[in-house]
Amino acid sequence: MIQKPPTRVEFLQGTLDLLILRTLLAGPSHGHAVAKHIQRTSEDLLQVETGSLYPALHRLEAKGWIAASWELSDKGKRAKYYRLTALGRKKLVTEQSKWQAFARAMGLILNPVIEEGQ
Amino acid sequence: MIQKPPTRVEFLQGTLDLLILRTLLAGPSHGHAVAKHIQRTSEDLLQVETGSLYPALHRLEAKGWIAASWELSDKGKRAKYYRLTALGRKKLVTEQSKWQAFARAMGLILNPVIEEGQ
DNA sequence: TAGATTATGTAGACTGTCTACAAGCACGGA
DNA sequence: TCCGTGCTTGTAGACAGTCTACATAATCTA
Repeated sequence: MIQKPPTRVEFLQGTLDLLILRTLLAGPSHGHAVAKHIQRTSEDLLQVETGSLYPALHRLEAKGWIAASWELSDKGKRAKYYRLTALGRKKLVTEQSKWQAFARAMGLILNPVIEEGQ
Repeated sequence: MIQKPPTRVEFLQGTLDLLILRTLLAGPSHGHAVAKHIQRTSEDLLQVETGSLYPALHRLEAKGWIAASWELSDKGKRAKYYRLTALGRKKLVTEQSKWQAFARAMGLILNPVIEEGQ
């Protein structure tokens, strides 16, 4: 059976970091699981490619926003579990409010309030 | 007097094209005016740099989404007026729905619905 | 033993935004 | 006349993050 390809949306640059941080807020997780969570929670709209995922995780770790440790996954495979650091929690808040400001700005332009008398 | 710098948000890659198209839906306009419109309408949250603006306009023109002609601006200066082409109108619709899908997907992850019994 | 699944990773292309610089023209004030 | 300022368009090059494509390894199952 051929799966109908869900209309996927490309990631806007910078948003993946935020989604990873938000996912880890629910508790430590490993890369593969983070990607699956994002895909499922977004109703298959967003698919995280491994070529985006792992560089992003390494980036966040290098910045000290997340920290890693090798453990065993649910399926009994070695997996690198990431958790939010204290700094990461702070950054999550600021990144999320940045996103909201941006989304609001987009809305202002895309759906402008009709001026009276115009 | 020092102007307090408004908290600006960086553009997420790909969104500028959409904002330009949306701006031109209201009627032909030139680059400088488009940038001002975006800045004003977004309440100064978004500022379009010239190094982003003009490449974007040229890109859209090359794709045939907008078309240009030299005219005189309100202030009596030569200015390149852009207008949406028929193709551009179609693309505006699809680009806008792509944005809305993406924004919705972000919302699903950032503000998940709490499952019952959890 | 072959293949699917789980899991991590890298190289290099690509795209679009940013900073910084440049230039032309009109206007008003010194 | 000269200078600064506002309006308008433009380019070069740096930079950042995502994408495609490829690679590896371990475990489980047919």
